[in-house]
Amino acid sequence: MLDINLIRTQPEVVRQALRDRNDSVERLDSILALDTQRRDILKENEALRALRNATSKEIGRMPDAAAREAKKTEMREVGDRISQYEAELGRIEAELDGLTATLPNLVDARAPVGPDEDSNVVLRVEGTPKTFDFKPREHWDLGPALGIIDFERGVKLSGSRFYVLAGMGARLQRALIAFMLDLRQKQGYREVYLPVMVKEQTLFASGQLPKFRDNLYHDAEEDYWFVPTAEVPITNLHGGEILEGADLPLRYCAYTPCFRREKMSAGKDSRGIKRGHQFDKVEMYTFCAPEQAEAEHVKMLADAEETLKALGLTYRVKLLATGDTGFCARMTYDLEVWAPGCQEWLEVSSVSNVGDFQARRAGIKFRRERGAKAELAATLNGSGLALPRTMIAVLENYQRADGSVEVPEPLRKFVGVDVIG
RNA sequence: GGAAAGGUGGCCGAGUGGUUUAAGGCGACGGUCUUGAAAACCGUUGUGGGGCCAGUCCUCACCGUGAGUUCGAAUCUCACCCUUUCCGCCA
Repeated sequence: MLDINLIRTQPEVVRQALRDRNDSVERLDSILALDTQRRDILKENEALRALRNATSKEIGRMPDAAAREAKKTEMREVGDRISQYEAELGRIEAELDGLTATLPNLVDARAPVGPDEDSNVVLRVEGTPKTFDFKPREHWDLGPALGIIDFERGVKLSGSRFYVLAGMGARLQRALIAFMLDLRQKQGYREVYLPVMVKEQTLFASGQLPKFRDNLYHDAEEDYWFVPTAEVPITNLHGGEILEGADLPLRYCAYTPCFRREKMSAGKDSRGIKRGHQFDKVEMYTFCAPEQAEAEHVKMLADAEETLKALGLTYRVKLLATGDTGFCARMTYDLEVWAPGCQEWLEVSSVSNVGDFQARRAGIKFRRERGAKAELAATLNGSGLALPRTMIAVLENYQRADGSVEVPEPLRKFVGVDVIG
């Protein structure tokens, strides 16, 4: 959520930001008009309330019954007017809040301006795409051949975009999870185990609702929502709290399944394990003071990169353009790992500085010192990393001519073998 | 799922319709005293919105949430949520 005061005083900044994001600007004028209306009515209503409060107190002290009745009649009318104003205010505020909640965060001035992903900039490539003296196979070929990915049975159980990992496939994924969580701990992130079914307010606070309703799974009977990322519950860990400035930055990591309807990407990436309705992810998340956010962003990016470096994978770092930067984010780096089988750069991590955008929605504040005024915290999130795509990269990069797959050194102690196949 | 009890500020806790402007206590912070500390005493101690004469200022809202009754609600009514205990079921 943007600061209403910023929208009010610098509407042109917001208007330009919306244009840069390739977003429509019409609702901004509605917001400004509603905000003015709201304050006008609020002012009058408060005067009436003040009058009623004072008069009611008088009535309590009046000895004369007739005078008391006269005042009561008078106040009854005032009460009616207050009710009318409040009904009007309720309507205006609902509309205003509804519109304001759809405004995306302002994008950092360093992000390239452009309407979509084509304007993203590759900052650097780390490593060299691996060469093979045979034609590397795609994971959807390799996996089933090794008996470690079973697409048919996934479809049998749940339909398209589901799969089963079996034997060393399941074990490899578990190894990656353990490896990543251990690495995060060394990097200073506290591990948490979280609910993956949450209430509506939780998704609103982290920015997924109301805008991305179509991408979420929802249990209508109990009104639980399935999280699309651990970012959602972690954001709300400190929702409505005032943190101690001395404790910041607070860094968390979590391993969770993620659930996405992928309605927007129907038909896209339907082959392999790249894009499923259910996938696992290790997530990083940081709560900090505004002035710490930039350093934490740099750190989180480096921390995510360390995963890929340790696994010996080639990847590139992208800075997202204004039009491709996520709703909540001020600036986002994407990490894309090279998959030589399907010949594709796969997005395995998105590392975002969110500023105070989620903190305002979720009510996350901190105090610099005892007695100081509570200020909004800054938050950052980053994948560290998405499991299926990391697994694709491992399988395709470490495959051998005979169809077996070498296990990257850091995973061996978790997998228990050096070679799968 | 059933039954009972409960939900008030950072914490404990009083408050069953009007000097409550949420008592009192604890904690925290500031001050006096002290070589220093403790004790004692004095003072301060929430969040959000709005206003203008921009202040040590005025005002509105907030006692689990939402409706309602009333001139006036922490207090009365209704619904819901949550917590605790017991029962049932269960990994």
